[in-house]
Amino acid sequence: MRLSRYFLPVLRDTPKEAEIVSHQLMLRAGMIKQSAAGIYSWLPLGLKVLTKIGDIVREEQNRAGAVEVLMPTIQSADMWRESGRYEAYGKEMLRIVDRHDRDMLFGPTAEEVITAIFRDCVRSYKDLPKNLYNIQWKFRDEIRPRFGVMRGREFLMKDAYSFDLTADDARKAYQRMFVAYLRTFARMGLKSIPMKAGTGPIGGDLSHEFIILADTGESQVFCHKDLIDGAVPQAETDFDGDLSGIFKDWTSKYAATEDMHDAAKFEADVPADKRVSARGIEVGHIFYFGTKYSEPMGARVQGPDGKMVTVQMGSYGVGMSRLAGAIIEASHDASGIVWPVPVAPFEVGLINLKSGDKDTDAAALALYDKLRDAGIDVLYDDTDERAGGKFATMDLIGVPYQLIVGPKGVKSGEAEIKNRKTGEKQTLSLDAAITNVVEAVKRQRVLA
RNA sequence: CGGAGCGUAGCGCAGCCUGGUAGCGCACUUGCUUCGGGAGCAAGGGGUCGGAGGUUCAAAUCCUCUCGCUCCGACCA
Repeated sequence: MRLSRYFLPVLRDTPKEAEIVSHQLMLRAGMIKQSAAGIYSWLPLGLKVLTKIGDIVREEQNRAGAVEVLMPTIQSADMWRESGRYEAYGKEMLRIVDRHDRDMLFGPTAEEVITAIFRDCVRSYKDLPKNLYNIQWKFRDEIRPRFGVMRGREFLMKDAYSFDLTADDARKAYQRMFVAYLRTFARMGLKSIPMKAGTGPIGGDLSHEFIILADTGESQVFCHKDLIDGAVPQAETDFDGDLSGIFKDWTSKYAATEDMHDAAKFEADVPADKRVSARGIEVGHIFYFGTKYSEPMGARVQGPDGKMVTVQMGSYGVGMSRLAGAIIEASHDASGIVWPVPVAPFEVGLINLKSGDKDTDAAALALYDKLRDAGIDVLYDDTDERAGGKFATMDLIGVPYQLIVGPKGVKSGEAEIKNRKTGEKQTLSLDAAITNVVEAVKRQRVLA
């Protein structure tokens, strides 16, 4: 993409309403624009990040055997009356009346919709297990939205729902999502820690929150230090096999959010030097809740013995729009965002130090074409902005590698590569610079 | 919803107390000079001062109401 054709409204000053660094940087980098309290438009740069987060979520959901669907944002109140949650949910649910006076609502989650789909479409135990996921905008009319996209009212969530014949199978389904989540967050450069959690209004008796440690987190969390650098399951992990070993490794050490915290047990189980008490950002939440929805809504299949069995369910959420903010909280410096390559909106920023100079333009354009041919997502700053401003913009929006060409470099046949994260600079021949930066990007695209 | 603030140009702010018809920095436009880490000079464009009502000869400024936004608490991906 050529910057001259792109839409990147960056700000030099920090808008005063932004309190935390991710919100400030998202506004300054032109990723989002507030539309109302807790409601944002995603500008091109922000949308690219959201899309890359979505790509990773999809890959890992698919790997774990889940299948994507797309459910509506607007739901009928009738389904919620069936499950018994219409009255129970409270004011977070945005209730809407249509022109025929029918009660509708903007979905805060989709257990009811998916359970109705399953009930109407699946008859036999032979169709199980199933896991269907949905990436769709949700709306929860929070009392107090804050922190930009970290607690918006409208937010993009991946929600998956598992259906199994037995409680034992359902626990396996839970473990598949558990492992998928460990991989998903790790691929975004995050160290997530699964923590025992309360189930809230979703209900159920087995639940984990996936937490990213950050000072600006909204939850107080307690865990064993070793969990911070726990081993992330490899891509080759057999999701059809036994995952209970991985699950046990990650859940046998103490980790709990505030509402599930047991101070006595924490002190008994964790040596003093391994006790971590910190703030955390919840980026995922998984639940096993059995027949909480399938029972009232009549989601049953015929078992091997011919008898009707109410299916066992679980649900699995990832706060995708929140993740964009969470990644920034975890990865930024004084100059701006430092994107991990897999979620970077652009992988390489090509800086032309003297746009308008014939030779430099030609050299930069040649590099631009080569990078694109190599499959690199590149932002070419071809504007007549001064060099300092170009560097500042690239630093702010967090492009992982900057490839810099100017008249001097063109004369000597060289270009400079700057690593955004380490600040390291390297001057190489034009060809070597391309090769080098392409390899560096490709190496970091996927989790080893 | 309880408590605390803030709404003046795209962003950051001053002006309000003590009414006299709107200003600064950045950004933007044009020209010239500059140009390897946020340039300089000059000339410009852009604002129903959140909205409504009131007081007054006169309101960004005083009064009333209202809307929006932010922060602290309870709620949550």
